[in-house]
Amino acid sequence: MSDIANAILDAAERRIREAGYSGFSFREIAADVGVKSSSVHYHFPTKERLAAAVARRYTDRFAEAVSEAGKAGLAPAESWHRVFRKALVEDGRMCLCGALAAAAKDLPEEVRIEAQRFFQRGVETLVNAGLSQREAMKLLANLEGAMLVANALGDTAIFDEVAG
Amino acid sequence: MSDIANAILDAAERRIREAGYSGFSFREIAADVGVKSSSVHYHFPTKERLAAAVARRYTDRFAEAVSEAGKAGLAPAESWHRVFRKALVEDGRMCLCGALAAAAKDLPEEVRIEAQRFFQRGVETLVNAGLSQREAMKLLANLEGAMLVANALGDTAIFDEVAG
DNA sequence: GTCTATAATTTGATAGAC
DNA sequence: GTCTATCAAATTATAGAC
Repeated sequence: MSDIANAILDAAERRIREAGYSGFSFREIAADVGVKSSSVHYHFPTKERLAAAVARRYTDRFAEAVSEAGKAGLAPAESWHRVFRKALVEDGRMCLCGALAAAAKDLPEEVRIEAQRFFQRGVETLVNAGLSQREAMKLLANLEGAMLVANALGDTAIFDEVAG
Repeated sequence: MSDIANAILDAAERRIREAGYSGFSFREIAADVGVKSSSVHYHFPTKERLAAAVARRYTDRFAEAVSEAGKAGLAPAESWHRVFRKALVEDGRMCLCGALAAAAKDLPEEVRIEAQRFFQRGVETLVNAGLSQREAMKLLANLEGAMLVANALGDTAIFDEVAG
């Protein structure tokens, strides 16, 4: 994966987390990276493919960060909480797959499937760590909900108050 | 408010709850209602105004439904749960203000303010009913989160499993 | 109030030179 | 790999006839 391709994924991730799938464009991403939109198409042929690649990378990195937190001695629920919090407070943005999921019925198939996988994989990881399926889904729902309300009210501190 | 204006609000609400603010267009709404897009502009001059009107009506109706549930003898938390559940299961769609809030940073000012008001008013109502501010925000966050995860996985039954 | 027509811009995507 | 140039379609919005 080239530096430019990575920079495109970075820019697209930032924009999708702010505005959702239908809220980002090739020209915006291109301007952010410092190339022309045709160059973005060279790396990612369609918008659907680009967004799906962004979601896949996000899910992988998220799982990796949770795994690292676990190795550092945190309990599963604590690990997830920490990584969600970092995504919101450090970046000042929604969870990518939460932002996508809110408009799931409008997503192209590849993108919808990748957004689904984020939640399926989250549940799977938590179940492997000893939680029931219901507990796992409850945890993810509570973290996403805390993020959504914090985003709605424009105050990241609300995340701590609600999910803390 | 004319019948056509109401039909426009209905169509716009359906579409925003599926696709968010940037995912709906005047021509789609017009086609749904059976008029031309210029007629939609006659009733609502801009997209921002239309979406803000949809959000205001949604918040008012939601508060009314919660109030009705309360008069029927349900506890505050139960009332909110019931109305959220109905919004998801009967309509098969996200909460309008949840769908808007996910892309809050991309919303025009009027619309962002109306989406905020949904949550502010929700907290206010629950605090008046005896909950602490934190409990009130937690409840709204849990209901929105349950909806989001159910929407992501395309299975409304998950709402009951997670928020039940 | 609704229509036709259209302006002005943006969109995703492609062709072809370099 | 990136560019210029362009296409076809969609977008929000307006002007003016009826």
